Amino acid sequence: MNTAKSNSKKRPSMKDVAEAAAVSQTTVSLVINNVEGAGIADETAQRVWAAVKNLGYRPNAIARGLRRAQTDTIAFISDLVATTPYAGNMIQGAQEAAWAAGKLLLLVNTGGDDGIEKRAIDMMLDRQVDGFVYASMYHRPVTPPLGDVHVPVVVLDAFDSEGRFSSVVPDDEQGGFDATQLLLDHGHRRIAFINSSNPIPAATLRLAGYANALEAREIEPASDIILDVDISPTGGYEATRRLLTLPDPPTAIFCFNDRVAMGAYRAIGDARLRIPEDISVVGFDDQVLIAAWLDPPLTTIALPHHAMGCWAVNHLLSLLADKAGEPIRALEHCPVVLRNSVAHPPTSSSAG
Amino acid sequence: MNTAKSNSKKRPSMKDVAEAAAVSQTTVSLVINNVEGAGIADETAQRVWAAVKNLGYRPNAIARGLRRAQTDTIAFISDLVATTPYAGNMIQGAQEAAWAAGKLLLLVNTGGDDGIEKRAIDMMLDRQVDGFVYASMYHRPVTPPLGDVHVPVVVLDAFDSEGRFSSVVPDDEQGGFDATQLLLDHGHRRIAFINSSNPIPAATLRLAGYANALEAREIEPASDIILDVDISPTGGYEATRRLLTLPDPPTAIFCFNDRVAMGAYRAIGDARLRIPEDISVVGFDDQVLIAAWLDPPLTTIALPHHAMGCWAVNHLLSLLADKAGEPIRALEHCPVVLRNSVAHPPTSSSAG
DNA sequence: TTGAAAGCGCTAACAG
DNA sequence: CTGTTAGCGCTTTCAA
Repeated sequence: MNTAKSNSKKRPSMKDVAEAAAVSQTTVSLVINNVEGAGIADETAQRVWAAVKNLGYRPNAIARGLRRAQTDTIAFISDLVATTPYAGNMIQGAQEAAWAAGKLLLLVNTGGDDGIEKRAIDMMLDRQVDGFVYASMYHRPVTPPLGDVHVPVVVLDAFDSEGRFSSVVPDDEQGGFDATQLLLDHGHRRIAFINSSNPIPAATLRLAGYANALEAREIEPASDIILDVDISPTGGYEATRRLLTLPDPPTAIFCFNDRVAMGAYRAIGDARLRIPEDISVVGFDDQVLIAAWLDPPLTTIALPHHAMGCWAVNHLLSLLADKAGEPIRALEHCPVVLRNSVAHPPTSSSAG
Repeated sequence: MNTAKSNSKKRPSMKDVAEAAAVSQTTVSLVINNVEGAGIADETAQRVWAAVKNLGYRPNAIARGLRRAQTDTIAFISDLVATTPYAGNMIQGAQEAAWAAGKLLLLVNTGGDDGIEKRAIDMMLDRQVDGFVYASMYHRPVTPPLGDVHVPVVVLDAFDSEGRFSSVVPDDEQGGFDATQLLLDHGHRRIAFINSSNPIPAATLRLAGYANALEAREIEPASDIILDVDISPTGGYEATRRLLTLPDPPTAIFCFNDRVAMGAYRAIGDARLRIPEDISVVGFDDQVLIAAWLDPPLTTIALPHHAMGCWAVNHLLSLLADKAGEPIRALEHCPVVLRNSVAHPPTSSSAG
């Protein structure tokens, strides 16, 4: 009668286990938490575990959290991040890292509203979260209102403008460098860069990477083929048209991102030029939905959202373990995603 | 010296407030929770609130949760959902509805792994969540292992194959109907449907909607222009090529989704036909990144992810309020998103 | 109108 | 090796 089936009553407590195993509640706690120096007799431990299994006992995390003032919960607070196609990957990365450490993510999207943000932080603090991941929608400076919080904070896909917290962002400069170098390695010399007209870090850094790669090959960046545009297919389209009408048009175009590249593709198509035979194109962001299905598939630089999400949580975990020293600013590598939009320039004598 | 500045000590407890206000802890609780019949003198309440403000007191949600066995936390558990571009919208919708009710979302992505899923459920139960939202990546039957859970469950973008839980899915049939009707209204009579070869609910339902719309106009669905393909641009491309070589090719194509439509666009371009002048196209899903930037922008049917997320949480909330009766299956409307890929068929005498 | 006291389920000294 | 005893911060009878 007293089978496991009929116990839809309530969760057994530690006390119930203690009774069932004929030991004290303390002993149960000791056994369950595998406490080091507390030499429990093997036989006793066995009995306890048997009772645990038998009753289907699981510790009440809330009670434990109250007692230990620690909840194995990480606050993940973001502005609009969850609405972008990337958001998922960051959350996913963070969630996986948390999971691996036996923690769960408490999520709030603030929609960029400061009021909501403040309230959200309070609510998470009320819930005794172990720490905060403060995520941004894109690489930029932020000032999380987390100054007087007593738990660790790490900033994700952004950096703390006041340098109080550790952070991780994509290595945009390396990405810009690698994109350009890829083109260089294919024999291109006249490589255009369609950049964002918005002076966000990604724009500045990708440009720096582009210029560095060129200069490493002793090519002077040419201002007539470095264009600033609205980040959109339209921007890319117009810039590319301009580029193509130049007396000495580029043989390759590095686009600020895949959406810009989308516009570039269209302009190139309009001009009855082929990619990559007549002109090569490299994007940035690896928006799979775009990049992989453009014709030809677009070679691009991926944003390491998943990796950054992991890094953020793992760093938080390490801060939890031992409150380390100075905040650090991590750069996550942006991998090249090779597809089919890059080839040798038409005039270059290709060996293959 | 004893300013608010230097109190990086610890959070004040209710006891501290009680002392500061010279009342009992009970009174503080009564005041703070605004307990109905507990006639506290106005003056006393005032004193308490003053102390609260003064100390910056906030109740400890964990302690309260322990006591009330209720945590104002909702478990959001999903398979791969957070990695799709849609995921964000569902989570966002759910999170907003939760926020509006003063609840927070505890998030786990199981990656579709049953083991992780089971453990995740346990962990959330350990944390005394008030209920579960079980989210799927796409409209399909699921069997959440939540049978013996004592809190309410609602299934999101899927339905419980055993009919135990309420659920919400997109109204795919209505979407298929509206897409087809839109084409019909523009004067098309021969409308192809490139469907998914995978017999998922979305495929069956969209087809039903398509057929119903046709039949409502007394048009017999023609099997030569209802094609089943792999859901990909390639699938769409090949199907469209086939369609275009038909002796009596369709004047419009309704595509299972935007990615298929992407392939259709390419095939139509290859055939040197123009959209929408020569042939109209309608997609499904409204993957903004694709649909809005195709040339011409694609008219499509949107999936109501945000709305479904909201619905799921709101329904859960209502379940929490009063354990209602039978599980219900909600259908969320799929709105038509008008862009520029639909026009009158070339042969029809267009008035405009 | 207010307060004392019990206890939610757990951990952690401290005894034995 | 194991048990007793205090709470963690809160809600909630029950009394005053």
